[in-house]
Amino acid sequence: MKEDIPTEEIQRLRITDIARLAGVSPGTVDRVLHNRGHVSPEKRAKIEAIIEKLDYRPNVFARSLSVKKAMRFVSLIPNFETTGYWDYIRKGINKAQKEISDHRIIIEHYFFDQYDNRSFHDATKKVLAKLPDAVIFSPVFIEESIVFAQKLEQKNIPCVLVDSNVETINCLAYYGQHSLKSGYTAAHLLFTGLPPGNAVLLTRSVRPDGVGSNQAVLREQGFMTYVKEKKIRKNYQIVRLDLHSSNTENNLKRLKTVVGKCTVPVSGAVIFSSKVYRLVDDLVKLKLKGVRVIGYDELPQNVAALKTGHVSYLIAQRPEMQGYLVVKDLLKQLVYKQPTHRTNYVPVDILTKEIVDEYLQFNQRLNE
Amino acid sequence: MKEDIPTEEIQRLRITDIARLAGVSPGTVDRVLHNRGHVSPEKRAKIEAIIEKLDYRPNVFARSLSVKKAMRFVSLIPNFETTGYWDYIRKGINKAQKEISDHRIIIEHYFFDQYDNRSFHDATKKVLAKLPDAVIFSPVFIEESIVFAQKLEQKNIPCVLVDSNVETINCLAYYGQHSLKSGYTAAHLLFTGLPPGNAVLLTRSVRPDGVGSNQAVLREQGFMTYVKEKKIRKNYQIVRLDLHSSNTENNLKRLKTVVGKCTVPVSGAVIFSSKVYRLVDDLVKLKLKGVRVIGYDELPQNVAALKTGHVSYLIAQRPEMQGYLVVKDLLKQLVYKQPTHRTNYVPVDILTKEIVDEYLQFNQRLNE
DNA sequence: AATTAAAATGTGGACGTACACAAATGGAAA
DNA sequence: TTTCCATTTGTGTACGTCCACATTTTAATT
Repeated sequence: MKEDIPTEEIQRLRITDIARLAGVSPGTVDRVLHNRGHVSPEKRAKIEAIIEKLDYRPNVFARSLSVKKAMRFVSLIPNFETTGYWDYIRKGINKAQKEISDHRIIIEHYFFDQYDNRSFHDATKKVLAKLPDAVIFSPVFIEESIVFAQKLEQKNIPCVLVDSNVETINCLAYYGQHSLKSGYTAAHLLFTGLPPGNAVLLTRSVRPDGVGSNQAVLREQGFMTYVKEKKIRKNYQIVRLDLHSSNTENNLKRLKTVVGKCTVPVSGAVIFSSKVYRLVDDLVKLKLKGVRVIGYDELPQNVAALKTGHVSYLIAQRPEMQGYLVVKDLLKQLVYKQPTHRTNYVPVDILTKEIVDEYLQFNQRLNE
Repeated sequence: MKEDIPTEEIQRLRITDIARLAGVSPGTVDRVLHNRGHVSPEKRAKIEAIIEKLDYRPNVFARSLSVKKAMRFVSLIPNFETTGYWDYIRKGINKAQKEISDHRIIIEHYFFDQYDNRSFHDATKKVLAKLPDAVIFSPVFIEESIVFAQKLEQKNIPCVLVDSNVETINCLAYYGQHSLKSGYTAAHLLFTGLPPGNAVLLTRSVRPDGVGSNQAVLREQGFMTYVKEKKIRKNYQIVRLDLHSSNTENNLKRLKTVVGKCTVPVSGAVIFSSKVYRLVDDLVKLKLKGVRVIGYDELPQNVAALKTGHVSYLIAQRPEMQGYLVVKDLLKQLVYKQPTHRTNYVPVDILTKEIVDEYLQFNQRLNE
């Protein structure tokens, strides 16, 4: 049996202790700790040796308390009128903001319309004019985001990405889901044990210009990878359908047409956005029953549909956590000068009707 | 479109500000904040009004820095030689311990053998003799844990529970999974799309006395709830098998006998502990293929079996997070005097081969 | 009115770090 | 040796809160 671990040391090593041991003043130790220069090589070596040997770690509370420099961050994410999803990310950012407000860090929020790249472009102008110390944003529009990132780089303003990733953008960090894997997982859940010989509906929300969001496109790629790997087309008929953000009746009509064309019954459906609840509404209107439906994100409407059984699985991605972590990452890098990772994948959470309540409550309480 | 949110106030309200506004000294404000008494009703009301109105929230860094009282916590969990599971909980506790070591809080670890209630009893004696400020423990043995909790209560030592819950224990908090729901979920995953007319293996790890652990028993209950609700027995043959912690060859023999008795092929198996990898080993030895296997916890061996496809789903429960949160909860209640919740369920995480890597990495990085 | 105890209120130092500024040191030039 | 400058080193205060202790006010008793 493993032995009991005895009491650890109670008094932690302080800067003054190091100074005493090295025979110098606390100021000199401080200069070494912060690489401020103006220290003779011998003393520097001596102090560094002590720090190393005794594993000095600064008291985070004292440090935070005495750090003077105020920082201004700016966040730029879609507005949260159309869907509740972005509201979660905002909440996460706000939670982090509260937690670190004792650091004298302030975060200004800017928003854009996720279906209108002009609004994104306009917002970036405002952000650039503010000259913040760092920018948090979501590269929903790939090309425009690359241009924005370049402008930030010119002004020496670091940035972090949230929700979706653009590899070519030179940022401090990215937090979000591995879109390909989450699409692959959707396929796995959809086809496992699904009776063969039926049709499956593959739905996409597209913008007015006919293009899906960065994320949606990648998810579909992941889904199709599974389809190819498992040779799904041999056993199932895959039917594509584009839905538009506006014009709800038209969507219903198109769905009806597509379903009508199917030669076999539709037994599965997937949508690569958080609009599952709408898809489910339409399926109900068409009186299609027994369809295994899979969609994204724990919006209240989606959770309701999950509980009634109209949605079989929801794939969630901890948006609040993403917002929270992205801010904490900035803090680590810019204030504490600690290294972090460029790409940080949030887990692919699989939700069913029986576990969704605890999932939501847990995330809720993490934010208290 | 939602309007941009302007810069928030940069300078936060301090105790001295409140004192100035109320026309008193900082000491008086402090007495109100901590309910230390010795304040006239009028001034108290005035100060409280200001605190309320201006939404004063103390600077956590300054607070932590100046709090003097050292605290000694003790953790009492199974030793981690037999299975890696408890090691994760210990890691979580250690992570929290590091994070709060600036609070002058120390945690002493004690261990017991999860298959031997005498070792638990012996350990509790040691813990009681230490007179700690709080105890973290896992009520693996229900009766013995209730007795222990009563003794703690007599000595006015608060406790928190981790991993498994005993409703009747009067503790500050519990962090762990909703065992019934996780068992129910196992059934859901096992039977969804499983070809009817086959047999399903229901495996239990039992202790020398023939009893399963607190958790395992509850999980099985949850599983059986699903079986009853969905009238599973009409379509599947359910076969029970008890495995013993020691005596591996014997287990294989028993498995062989049980499988031999089945009149239909075995197409599913579940085990209510983290010993899936052993079950899989035995299934492989018996050359049973195409069995959908479900088990618990992200132990390296289990993850390996998940990736090779021998295990279909792992149900995980964030043990590190549990250990971490349980310590943080103690901090909140005992140091900051903040209210928390008694029962805190950790989500039921469903892992598949394609998403397990990101899941592990994410949890890993949370601990950095 | 004077004395005393009790209650209310104020004061100042400590926590450990950061950083501005003051002081000391050493070497080169006068 | 003195003067000057550059470099190194030391000192002291601020950050916001907590809490022990000192001081003042109030009320009760003689």
